[in-house]
Amino acid sequence: MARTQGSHSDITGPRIREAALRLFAQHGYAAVSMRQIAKEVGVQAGALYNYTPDKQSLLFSLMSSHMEELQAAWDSVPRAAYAMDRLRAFTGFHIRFHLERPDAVFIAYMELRNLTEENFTVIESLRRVYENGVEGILKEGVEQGVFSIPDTKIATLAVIAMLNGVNTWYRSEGRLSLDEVERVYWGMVQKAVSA
Amino acid sequence: MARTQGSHSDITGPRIREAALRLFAQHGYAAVSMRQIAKEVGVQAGALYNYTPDKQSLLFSLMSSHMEELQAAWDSVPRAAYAMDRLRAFTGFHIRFHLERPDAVFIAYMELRNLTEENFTVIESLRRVYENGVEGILKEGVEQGVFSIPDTKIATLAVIAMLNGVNTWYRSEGRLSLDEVERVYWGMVQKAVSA
DNA sequence: GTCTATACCAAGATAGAC
DNA sequence: GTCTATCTTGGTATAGAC
Repeated sequence: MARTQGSHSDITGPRIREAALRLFAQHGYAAVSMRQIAKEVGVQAGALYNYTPDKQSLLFSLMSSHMEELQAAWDSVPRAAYAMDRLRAFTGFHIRFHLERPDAVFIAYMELRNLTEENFTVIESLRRVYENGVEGILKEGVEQGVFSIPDTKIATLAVIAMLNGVNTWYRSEGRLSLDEVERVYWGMVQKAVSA
Repeated sequence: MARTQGSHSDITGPRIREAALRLFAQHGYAAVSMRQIAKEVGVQAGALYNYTPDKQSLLFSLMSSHMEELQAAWDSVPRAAYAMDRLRAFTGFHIRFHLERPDAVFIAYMELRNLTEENFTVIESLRRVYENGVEGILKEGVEQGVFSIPDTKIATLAVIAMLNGVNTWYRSEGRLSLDEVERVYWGMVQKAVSA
């Protein structure tokens, strides 16, 4: 049965965001049309413009929400006293947070080039804040003498790149449990930075 | 002065590939039009179809060439006797090869979703061959007792992901020389897998 | 081999009725 | 708030002249 007219502002908004997130991740921002998004949601294309001024704003909104949620979630993790413990906590947090949102993560990395210059600047600064938090852990570990790192900036990026890689291969029905994945990666991270 | 008509098959072909590589990397496959590519090369859009049957074939050709060059280059690196030496050689090779071709690398990772199913299968199998080569080194190191790795498959992907990260931040005019970058990464890779 | 011209289709976005 | 209808632009690909 066809959908009738009427007002659904409370549910249509989130549904547009969910559909856009999934479609952008799957096919890429440029390859997805507003008509496709509308079809997924079950409305006509014109109706989307009650929720976003244009397609670019929709992309930016999805990306900034993701980065802000990431930061807020990490900020809410209890801060351990020793750098080694904090790095272990970070490793587990980062892997789990990212595996729970594969689409948002994918978009946050892949669609940077499709942001306007202004929007790009905003997202990049959010990312830098997150990275600085990680670098802070590494610096403290060096000061505490438990880490040996020639360049904490590079080590930060290397650790994050390594952990992000999990998203490219992990499948929940695969041979490894999340706990095992976390343990394996923590082993490598720990050895890589240890004194 | 406007370009005149005439035959330039020997130079136009490569120029189309170079332009497509750069534009796909910069804006994404879906966001780049055949008209844009033609404009970069200095021909009309219709002329492109003397060199590629369609846009998809152009993308696939760029990606498969890249993967085949990667494999051929690694195969030509002299094979050291000990796993530790081979892993060091791999680390340096991978970083340098990828930094020399940032556009091709970017495309090879980001545009997989824009390949047809058939083309995707081909590219994926080329990638798997390359990864298996790396895993072979890690397995040998474990047998030789110099590496301690709970899961060589994951370690392979982790090492490659870490090294690929260099492309996201390295700039030749930056504060670190290529040799220094290589040394820093080798330090982390070595520690991460060592017994 | 390249050109101009165009067929054909789908994109983003808007207008106005309900 | 959503609909239908449409404007305008730009996409891939092809045809036929030079």
